[in-house]
Amino acid sequence: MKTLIEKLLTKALAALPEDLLPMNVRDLGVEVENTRDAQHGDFASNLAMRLAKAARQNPRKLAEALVRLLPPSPSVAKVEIAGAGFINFFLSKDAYHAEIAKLLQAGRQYGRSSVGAGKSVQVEFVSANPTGPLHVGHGRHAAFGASVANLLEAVGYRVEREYYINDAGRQMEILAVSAWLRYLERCGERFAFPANGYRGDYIAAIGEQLFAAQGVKLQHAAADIFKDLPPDEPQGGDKDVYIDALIARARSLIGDPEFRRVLNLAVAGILSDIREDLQEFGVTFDCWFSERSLGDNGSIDRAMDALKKAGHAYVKDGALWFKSTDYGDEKDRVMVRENGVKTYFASDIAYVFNKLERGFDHLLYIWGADHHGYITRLRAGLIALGGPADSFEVRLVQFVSLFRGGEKAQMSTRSGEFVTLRDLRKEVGNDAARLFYVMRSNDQHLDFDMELATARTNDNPVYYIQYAHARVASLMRQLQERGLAHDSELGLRSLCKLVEPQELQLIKRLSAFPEIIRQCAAQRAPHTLVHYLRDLANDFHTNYSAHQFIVEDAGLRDARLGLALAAQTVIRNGLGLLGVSAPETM
RNA sequence: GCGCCCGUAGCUCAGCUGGAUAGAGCACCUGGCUUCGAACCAGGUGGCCGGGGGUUCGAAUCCCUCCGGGCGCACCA
Repeated sequence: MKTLIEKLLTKALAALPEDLLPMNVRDLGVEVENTRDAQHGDFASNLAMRLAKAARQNPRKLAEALVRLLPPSPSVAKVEIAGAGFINFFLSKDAYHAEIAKLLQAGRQYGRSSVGAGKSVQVEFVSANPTGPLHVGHGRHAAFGASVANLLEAVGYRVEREYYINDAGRQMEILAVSAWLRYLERCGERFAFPANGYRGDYIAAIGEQLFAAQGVKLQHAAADIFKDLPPDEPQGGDKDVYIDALIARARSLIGDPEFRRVLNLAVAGILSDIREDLQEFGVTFDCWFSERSLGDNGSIDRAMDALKKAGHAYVKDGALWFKSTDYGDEKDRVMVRENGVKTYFASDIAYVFNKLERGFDHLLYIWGADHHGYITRLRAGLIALGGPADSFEVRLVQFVSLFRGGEKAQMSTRSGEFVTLRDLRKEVGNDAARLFYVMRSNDQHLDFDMELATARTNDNPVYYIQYAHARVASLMRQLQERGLAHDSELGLRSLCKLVEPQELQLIKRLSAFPEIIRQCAAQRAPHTLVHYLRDLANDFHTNYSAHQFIVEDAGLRDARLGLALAAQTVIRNGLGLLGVSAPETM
């Protein structure tokens, strides 16, 4: 509908005589916006005001000329000039009704479009380290990433959802040794658990699993294990030095192959837990990408070779550096340390290289806000490897603070004192969790109040929106109980009977849905969709309270039920993009 | 010190690629169920949009600056 108005205005602009507007200032794009106030019509344009300066004309005079030159359209009932020179468009009722007919015909497809033109976008999100279960912070990443991916898909992009598994590096070894120590406890050994070890209950479960599979095969006496180790942190030592020594000891006692087996068992267990958790949350991935595979198949070396060849890498102090300062970074970054060990950044460069090789048109990274310092250097890597700068995009998700009854819950994977995503889902339900997570802008810190999320009040938009959907289902049940059936053909023919202001308001809102979806996708802003759905539910409830649906006049009845079904369709489609269910009863 | 995010009604937040009188929910106050689900609706109270400058026909929105809060600035991952 908006595009129609834009077309009309573009034609009028082209027809404007030269004495009113010089030819050389006409490439100004035509802008049309939704009005906030119904007094200003349905759509408004500020074109005349924007032209006024270049044309050295009074904006109202320009507006009058434009309005005179507007081609007539059956969809436009009235055009007015208001204020400083706004051109306000009032749509005809026919135009409203035609949109509802279109909506009902499109059904589940309504709102989808093809502006993405089949371009491919890879969305990488969550990518939590497989060192423990997902917590509530990861939940926000999951909900946000999944919703953005759905939105992009809805507007015609080919979307690939990816989870990057950080299964390489020292963290994994700490995980393995933690699991082994829990296993030893299960075997009956007694000792002090390392300060830097993972101490969550899930580690003990892995130890238990190890015991069930291996018996006492991997058992060693505590005295042997801890003999001559440097002091741990509580004894005044360095916890990192201590745990590294402990890892080395474990390797030498049980052998490297066994150690790797323990590591793999731990990672596999945690990863399958994460996968199941996300699946239950309605978040799925097309690809689970292993960081370790980058090292195993030589990708890291190839990426670094590519950088060297392009002249963006150099050796200094025995280390290999990436010259990221060439692309705006504040300092160059080490890829291979003096001791020959590759840094985490080397993996990230290789991973970007790999993504480029896979040929995506656009790369969307969703990161925690604490990673913002990483953006510049990684973009530098992408450009240095020949990727187009504008294909690289990072969206940061701010932190989640969990509140329970006004008290802030602490979250730390290492200490094991955290509320998991699974706990949260169990307590508030998937629907409330998904909606709460994306209700606020990703740039905004989120205070997630679990009591609020479970409250069945208007605080919680989940119920408000779902209730509107269920009410329509209830209407249809009621219709059946009265021995009536909905004649959709008659309803379509009778749409002209929808003339009440609440009905027209609802239709207007429904008509905006496709544009809202495009906007949400373009801005990666699922929270805008939540607000839209809340407003839509409000319009529906208002109309519901104001007018009877099941009335004597069959034409009016079927038209009104058609409108109700249209609202139900848009709510279902919208909630679907957010991963929230649309129940028939509540 | 440098960088990113945030500061809008008592509370939680929309609005930010400049547009008309700044919006929603909660809270508070008034009304509305013998009638399709009151998990609802109608109405009301409540704002120097953190402060100050600038850009212009027009600024919550853009620029500068200051103040306040969060986060980050490794040959860690």
